Formats: sequence, C-alpha cells, structure tokens
Amino acid sequence: MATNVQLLKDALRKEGLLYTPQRQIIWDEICKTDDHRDAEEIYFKIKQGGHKVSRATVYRTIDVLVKNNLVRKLELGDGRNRYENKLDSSHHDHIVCIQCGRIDEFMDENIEKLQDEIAKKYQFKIVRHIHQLFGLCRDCR
Amino acid sequence: MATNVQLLKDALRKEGLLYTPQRQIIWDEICKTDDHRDAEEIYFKIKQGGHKVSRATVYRTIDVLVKNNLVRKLELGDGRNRYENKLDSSHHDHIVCIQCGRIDEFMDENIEKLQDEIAKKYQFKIVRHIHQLFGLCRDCR
DNA sequence: TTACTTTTGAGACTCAATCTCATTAAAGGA
DNA sequence: TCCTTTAATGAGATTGAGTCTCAAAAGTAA
Repeated sequence: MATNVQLLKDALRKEGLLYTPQRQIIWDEICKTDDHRDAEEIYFKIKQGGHKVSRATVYRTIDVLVKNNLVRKLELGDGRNRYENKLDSSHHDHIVCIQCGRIDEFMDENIEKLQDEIAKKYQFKIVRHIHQLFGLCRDCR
Repeated sequence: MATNVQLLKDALRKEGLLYTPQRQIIWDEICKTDDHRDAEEIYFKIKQGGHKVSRATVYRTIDVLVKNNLVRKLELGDGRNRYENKLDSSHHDHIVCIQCGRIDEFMDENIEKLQDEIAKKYQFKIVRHIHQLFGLCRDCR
C-alpha cells in the first residue's frame, strides 16, 4: 500500500490540500477492489470497516481523486456515478450488461484513432470521452 | 405535422395506450426543434405555449416515445437527460463542448464496425451504445 | 501557547425524476 | 343515450444522488 500513500500525498500537495486520515481511508477503500462502485457503496464499506468518515467527506475526496487522475469516474446514465481506481489500469471503455449489471472493459486503438480524426474534422479538442456498449452479456443473452 | 400524428398513434397503439391531447402536445413540442433539450425545458415550453400538461405526464410520455424509437435519450452524465426527436435523423453520436454546451453530432461507419467486432469477441449482444466526445469546440479552444 | 487556516461531520438542502391517489376522460357495451 | 369499466391526468408528496452550510475539531506556524 506504500505507493498508494505516496500517490495520495502527491495529489493532495498538488492541490494544496492536507493529508488527513479520512482521505487515506477513502483512497484505501477505493484501492481495495477493481470493482466499479458508486459513492454510496464506498461510503458504506468504509462504515462497515469500522471507520467513521462522513458522506460529505467521501464525496469531496472522490472529487479530488478523480481530478488528479487516481480514480476514473464512470457515468452510466442511471443516476449513480461509479468509480474505479486507476492504479494499474490503462485507458479503457466499458461494456455493460443491462440484465445482470456486469461490467467488462475494452480498448481499441483503431477506435481511438478514428475518434481523433473526427475531432480534427470538427476542430474539436477532446478532453475526455465516453464509449459504452449496453446490452446482454454472454451469460444473459 | 400529419405524419407525426400517425407515428404517435402507431406507437401508442403498439403499447396499448390511448391517444390523448396531452400526448400529442408533448410529441408536437419535441418535434418543433432539433435541439437536445431536457424534460424540464420541454415541460416549460409547453406551459409557455399556453397548454396545460403536468410534469408527470411529460415525463411519462417521453418514456413511451423513447421506448418506441420516436425520441432519442441523451445521457451526458450531468444529471439531466436530454431528448431529441428522431424524425429525420439516422443514428449518430455526440460531441459536447464543456465550455459553451454546444452539441454536435457525428457518425462513423468504421467505428460502428469495430464496435460490433468487440461485441462479438465478448459474445455480447449490443442493445444500444453511447459514444460521446467531451472537450472544447472550435470556438472555445 | 496563541492566532490562524483547513477539514470534518451532521444534517439541511437541491434538483431531476418518480410515485400516489383522487379526479377526469375515454371506450365499449346494452 | 346512459352505465360500467378501464386508462390517463395532475397536484403535490416522495425519492435519491449529490451538494452545501456552518459550528466544531484538527492541523499549521510563530
């Protein structure tokens, strides 16, 4: 977990924020799994773990982590944002099963390239993108 | 507007729902522009136009229209869903300026094909997809 | 220590969207 | 036509994710 501590400290320093136990607890919880969890889930897992961190602090800290590239925010359009740590994962997009909720990841260099070409055509500077496939997974179709 | 009336009637019949003045008013309002508007905007425009349709009915009707392919639902991840009529537009994805809110549309056969290949690889059956580029448009960069 | 700044937490608040349920309107007989 | 049944509507309550407020707690610097 040592690197994770440093990553958090660096991010906080960059933002001019203090390193606090609460922020470490939240970052640790997010690093514990590679799942795509919403803020409420993360908040309750922390609570279950016996730590006392308020909901407001969880939301505030997640925002900082997202802003500093430690966490990826997933917008599935169902009213709840999901989060996943970016510890050892490179860029990828998502395949979401609308039946069982399973989320797989994909990445295609060619699509990325085509995307850049489209942006160029529109004289558009891409800051981020969302590419999600919704449907039925192997087990649900 | 004649065809639009029929399209609505067909969709309602297919759903086993009645054709009502309120539903026609809502569908008319959505057909009036090619903008990407949220439900609240549509609701207020109807109100401004002197028609009395409740918020609940607007939301309920939009759901029916989306389900029956008369309206496309746009999820930009900002907590408000947008809607656009699908009267004469074929499938397309969106380019969203995070500065001025401008929304452009794009469509790339090659990306669609690559997408299908990915789905095949995962034995996934795509029902719908979201592909959005967020960044700065020509005028904002 | 003291003075000052930042963070936290509890709960109030926001806002889009949904739900409830009494009222109203439409459909389908007879 | 009237009657019965079924569906739709509207006003307002409710939900739920997320944000905001502000007093108290914790950290920083001298």
